[in-house]
Amino acid sequence: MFRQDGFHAEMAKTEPPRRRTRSPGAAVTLEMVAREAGVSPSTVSRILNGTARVRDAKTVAVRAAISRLKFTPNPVARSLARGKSAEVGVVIQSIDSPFYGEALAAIEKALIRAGYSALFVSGHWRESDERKSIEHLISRRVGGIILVTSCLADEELLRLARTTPLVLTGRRLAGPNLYAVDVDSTPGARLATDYLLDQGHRRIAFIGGSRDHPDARQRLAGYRAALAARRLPLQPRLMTDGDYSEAGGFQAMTRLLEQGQKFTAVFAANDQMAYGAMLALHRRGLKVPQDVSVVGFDDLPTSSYIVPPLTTVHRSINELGDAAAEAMIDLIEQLPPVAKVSAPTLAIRDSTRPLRA
Amino acid sequence: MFRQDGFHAEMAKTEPPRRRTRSPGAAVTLEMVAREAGVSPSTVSRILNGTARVRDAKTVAVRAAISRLKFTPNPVARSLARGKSAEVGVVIQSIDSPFYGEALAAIEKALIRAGYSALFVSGHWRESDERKSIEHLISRRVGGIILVTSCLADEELLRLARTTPLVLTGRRLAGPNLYAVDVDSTPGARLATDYLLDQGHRRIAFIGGSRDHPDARQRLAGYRAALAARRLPLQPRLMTDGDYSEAGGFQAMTRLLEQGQKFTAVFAANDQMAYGAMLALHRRGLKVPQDVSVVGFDDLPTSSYIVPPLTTVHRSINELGDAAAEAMIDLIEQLPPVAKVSAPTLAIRDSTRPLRA
DNA sequence: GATTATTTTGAAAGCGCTTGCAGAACCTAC
DNA sequence: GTAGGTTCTGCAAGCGCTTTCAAAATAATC
Repeated sequence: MFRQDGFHAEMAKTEPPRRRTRSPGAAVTLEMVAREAGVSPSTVSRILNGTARVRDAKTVAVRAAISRLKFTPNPVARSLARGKSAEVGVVIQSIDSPFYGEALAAIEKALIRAGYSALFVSGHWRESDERKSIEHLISRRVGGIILVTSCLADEELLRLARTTPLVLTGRRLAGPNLYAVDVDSTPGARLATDYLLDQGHRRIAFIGGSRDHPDARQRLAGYRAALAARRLPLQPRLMTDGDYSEAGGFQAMTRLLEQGQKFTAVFAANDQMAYGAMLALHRRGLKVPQDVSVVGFDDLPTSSYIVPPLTTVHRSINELGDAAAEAMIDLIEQLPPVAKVSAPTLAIRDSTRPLRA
Repeated sequence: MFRQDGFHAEMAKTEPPRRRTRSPGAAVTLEMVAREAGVSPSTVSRILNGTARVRDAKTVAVRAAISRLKFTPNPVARSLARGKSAEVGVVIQSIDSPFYGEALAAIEKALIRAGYSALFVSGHWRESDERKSIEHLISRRVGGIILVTSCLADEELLRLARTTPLVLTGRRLAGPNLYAVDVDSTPGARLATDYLLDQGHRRIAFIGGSRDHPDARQRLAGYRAALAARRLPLQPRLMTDGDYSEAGGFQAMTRLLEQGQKFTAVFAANDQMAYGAMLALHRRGLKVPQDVSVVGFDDLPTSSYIVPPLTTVHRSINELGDAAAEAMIDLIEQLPPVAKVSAPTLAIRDSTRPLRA
């Protein structure tokens, strides 16, 4: 009834306008390859996946057919048949931070190299958002999820790992089907504080991140450890928290200044807060480093170009991303994951100076 | 032979160690829903997709079954059956730039809202990399590709659009199955230059981007237009190019200074280059804005927190990302794409000051 | 050369969902 | 009531690949 009769066209108004676009090039299937090579589809599949030995002659014929037809296996069909996809979800908190951007780039690269793809979503530092993002990924049936500095509680993560391989960064946690890339920030923070101490500073303010963030706690721990090692007392008055943003750093420093605290140096738990702090100092007419030395953490690309260039803790984000991706792949392929990241270093630039005794 | 007989286990050594993990929770299928609701799978599918009218009673029963079983359709199976996936690829040049990060976040949000996912890859400003990334996406059978400031030539893009819906940003191009979100940078650049002129500056240096980038050309065009409107001659000596990075801006400014050029203001084609330029000025002992006013373009989040806070052209990247995503969805769903982005504004901060006559 | 152990292969049954087709159920109108 | 129209709904055939299972081909053994 709905044959091609042109004069019945008006009846077709309920039909959706979408027509099946059968692009001629992209539609090479495994079956076509099989026919072309004179073997069965199963054989082609086996050659493709190395799932079984196949006579050399056939292998050659199939390979030839594949390249002749320019065949690429359809990953969707493959995922369906295998029951698992070659996609891994990556949840990042705020993609607009250059720090995470770099990590994401590294993760993406490593994943693609191994034949996976990165399905990306963001969590905005909010538990609810993160949970929603994770659900989205799960409903998309990803093969695993990488959480770059998750906000979620340990138990929740462990529970999650029961259904999907999980890789975490920025926290320590052990469990089945789960791997935490160990990037303890304590040593880096220690390094920064020690440097300031070495330069003769004694009253060193600290601008930290949110206390309920494992990573932020580590940065604080490094600061404390450095002071403790020299038997210097911790001065709560000199410590305040920001939220890892420029605005947070600005406010934190403003607070410190308004309270009339005296200090000759400040260690900010990340570069963005250091920027904000520097602006606050500037607004009060204080010069960096003449009046106050500033040290940050992360070494964002911009940090060597601000005025004055920022002394800061450098870690290879690339390595971190790489490690996370590798661990994920290992988890998916049921191998014992290993990951190593090299030690942090201190990039010494112009925002610090020795305190003359 | 390979039944469950335990004592034959040693024969199974050729079997891969991977076992089919049948997580009990995630495996609800449409068929189970159908059975639970006492209807056929087709009916469930139709209800899910609204592809046909279904008796109310059944609809209710099915909906109940769905929520009782907590069913989520398997997107992989769906993609396979429909022949197209709900994933759109996003190619971004350098994710580690905060500018693109923001755009990516916006794109992601809009895509997810519409039920799609963002498959992300990066191009690193290199044609070859970009081409490879695109191929990766195509082999993954994405439903469409968004190219955020592509490096590729028009013809290549048009060719590409024949097989996959394409959305571009940062350039103008028209063609079937392709949509370019129009974000002409000329007006923004004009705005910035006009402002400097209004402040009395006459010798305004220009640090541009790569000439073979449409977007960079627009920024240059805006600068020229502003000068031309006041019948001021273009001074090639005051113009030099960077590569949109802090380092590039630094070098460009250094070059200008070494050539002994005189200017009271500089307009950098993006914020990152402005940062670099400011550092170069600082290194020469020149103060911003006392000696030289600086204007940037992009309004990165950091720009309001550097010292001094940067006067710069602001555009809603959010809107841009949104527009790109919306256009993509329209393209995929075969609707005429429309996209509107609001006009740029100038964020006036402390890096500029009026030139006293 | 017959028999048995091995290795290769193909047929076929899915993976979970969509969709064309045609029969079933339900309405109108005569 | 019954013919003629509509509106639901189920059947069954895919989508392109993987993976049993068992038959076919080859190699090994006596």
